[in-house]
Amino acid sequence: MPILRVALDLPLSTLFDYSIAEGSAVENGQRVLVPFGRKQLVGIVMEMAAATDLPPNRIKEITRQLSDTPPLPADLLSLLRFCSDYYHHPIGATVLAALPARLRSEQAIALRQIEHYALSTSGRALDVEQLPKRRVVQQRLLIALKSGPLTAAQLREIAPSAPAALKAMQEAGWVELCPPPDTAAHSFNSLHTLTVEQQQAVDAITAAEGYGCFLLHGITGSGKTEVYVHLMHHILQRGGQVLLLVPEINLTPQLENYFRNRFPDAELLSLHSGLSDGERAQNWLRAQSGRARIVLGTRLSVFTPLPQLALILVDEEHDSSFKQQDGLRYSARDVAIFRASQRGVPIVLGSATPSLESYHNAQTGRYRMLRLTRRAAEQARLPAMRCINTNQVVMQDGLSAPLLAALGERVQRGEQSLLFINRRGYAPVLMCTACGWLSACPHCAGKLVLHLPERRLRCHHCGLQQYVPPACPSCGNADLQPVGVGTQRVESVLAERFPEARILRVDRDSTRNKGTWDAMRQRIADDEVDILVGTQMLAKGHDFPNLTLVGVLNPDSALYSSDFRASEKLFAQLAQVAGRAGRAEKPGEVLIQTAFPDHPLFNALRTHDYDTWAQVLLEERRQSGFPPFVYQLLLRAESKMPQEVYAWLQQARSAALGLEPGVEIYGVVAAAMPLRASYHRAQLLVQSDSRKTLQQFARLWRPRLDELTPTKVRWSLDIDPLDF
DNA sequence: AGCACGCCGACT
DNA sequence: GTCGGCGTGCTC
Repeated sequence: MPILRVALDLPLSTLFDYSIAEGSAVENGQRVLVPFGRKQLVGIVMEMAAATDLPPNRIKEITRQLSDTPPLPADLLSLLRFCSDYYHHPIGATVLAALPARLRSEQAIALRQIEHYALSTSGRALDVEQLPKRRVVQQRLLIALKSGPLTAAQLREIAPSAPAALKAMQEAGWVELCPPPDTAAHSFNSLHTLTVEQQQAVDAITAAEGYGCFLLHGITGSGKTEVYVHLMHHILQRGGQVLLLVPEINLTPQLENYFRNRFPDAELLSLHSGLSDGERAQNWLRAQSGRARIVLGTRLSVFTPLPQLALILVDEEHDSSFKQQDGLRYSARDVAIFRASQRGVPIVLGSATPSLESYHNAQTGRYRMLRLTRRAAEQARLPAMRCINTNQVVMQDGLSAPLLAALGERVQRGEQSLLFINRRGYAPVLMCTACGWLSACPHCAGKLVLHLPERRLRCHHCGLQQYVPPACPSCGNADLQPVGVGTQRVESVLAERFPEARILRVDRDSTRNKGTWDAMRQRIADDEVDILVGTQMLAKGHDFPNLTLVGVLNPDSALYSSDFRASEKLFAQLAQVAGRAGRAEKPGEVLIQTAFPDHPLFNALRTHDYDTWAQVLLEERRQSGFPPFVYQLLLRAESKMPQEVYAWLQQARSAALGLEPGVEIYGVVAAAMPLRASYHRAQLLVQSDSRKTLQQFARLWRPRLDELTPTKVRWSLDIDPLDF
């Protein structure tokens, strides 16, 4: 009797055996509907066997095959097996989590033909002037279609109401559906000639045969994207597919347009969490069909089936959003590297500030280092950086006089400035001047942040919201003062100080609604903003040509953080914001307000010397025995009852002792955020200088954790953890 | 995870 | 007498 071994979305580390009617053909990777308990579940056939260990009466037959989608390719199945194995996450949960939601349901789905529209004979004869003046959308579509057929998606980008207009134009007989253009056609808009360094990088990568990992270390503005474009061109010419991973969806629409302009004939799609389930599934199938040539996506897209995959690019490889922080805690960058080696294709990790892991790998020869040391636009110089010693100047609401003066100059000259603070809200905490009461969150270890426009106190960890109390809840004193500075406070101080300036705050609160950030970006590009105040969001990959001043408000907390990666992250972040200044012909200036102006981090930043700084950090890591010189695994646990977490972790620790020589098992300690949303959190670190030993240990340990006396403790294993 | 089974306390 | 609490165990 043929047996199918099926992966199901359950927190169990096994496959489930099913029988199948004699004579029906099933392939590995096929979606199937199976009876499970009293329910029907969608699963993926992972393997087939001649027999099973279970008594035959317990084997059920599959309900049916879901043959409307092609089976997942073998290389994807083995990639998912690797992930399940390496991250010690149940196989079924791993496989099903990689699929778009629509493919996890039994609902029928089919790859829709992309509809291409072209002008009919009468449409070609039609002149724009002949259309009614008010039919603006129809006019624009007509003009666009005069240069050739376009897809519905492309037309929708010209105007959101394109579908309705198209329908009208179809009814009028001007527009008709046409067969898709020859996909073998390839055209490339080579806008720029490459610099010598860029060309060398492109040559080195295109010369690679089979797998090779390249670290493209290029300073901000050095034109890494242009290198990607030329590499894509090389691959597309040869009929291959390219996967480009980016940290955030914010960046995908811009990049999508950019690449679409450069490769007008290539089918390009993006995959990220902002898509609807339907779109996501369509894009996935289109990638799997091999028709999509360029796939642009966030971390989850590393699992996209790509039959012609020929190159993987990971942009901003140091970015921590490549690491998933729940469920399957994978690093998309690391999975991408595995995938490239599995498929025998080159992979490029791009960054201005590589992660120390990657940098170390480049130094030891595992990766090949390619450098871009110059800004691509000849006139664009690196910004001048200066520290403002906050101990020696008067500070008002977090702003120093020299910074305010510099801002004033820019406002007068009509140039843009950016102030960077990594704190949302008005003030990080509210304090009672009489008794010292602080606005603490009742469910978390953190403080409630004051959001003044809404007059609310908010917890950034659990989402709790409450109105600002009229008086101190502890002593009744009416004088409550905001302590510290957030984006809203800076915004309002600046509005008072520069009443004539147009100020825009960019943070998660101000951009919450869909499309707001796009609109804001447009306003910035159109020079309708003088001063930008914002968080992280502003730092990443946006080009603001008229921006000449960047101010950094309070970076110091990272300098004495207990997180050993804090200074690595801070350097990357500051280098990134600093890179926003002076991207075009105007020189940029960066002012950093700090109490430690002589800190080596700022020295390295001032001299734009990532390499020396990386050496310093690596030496520190080597001496204190931190990654990348050791490998780590973290067991996290949380429960509403604090004693339970610690007792459970102690049991886990006892089960770990003596399992495997060559691993170091640390003590049970509280998590960095010891209480979040009423859950008490603690963790246990295990370390080894051999990845293999650590894996071997985890393989032995994981089943014992499953068997520990069941409690209400939620736990998870985090391999190569980034946050503690 | 989800859902059954099962064995003990307060209710129409 | 039984409704329902959540501990325990199973799902191919």
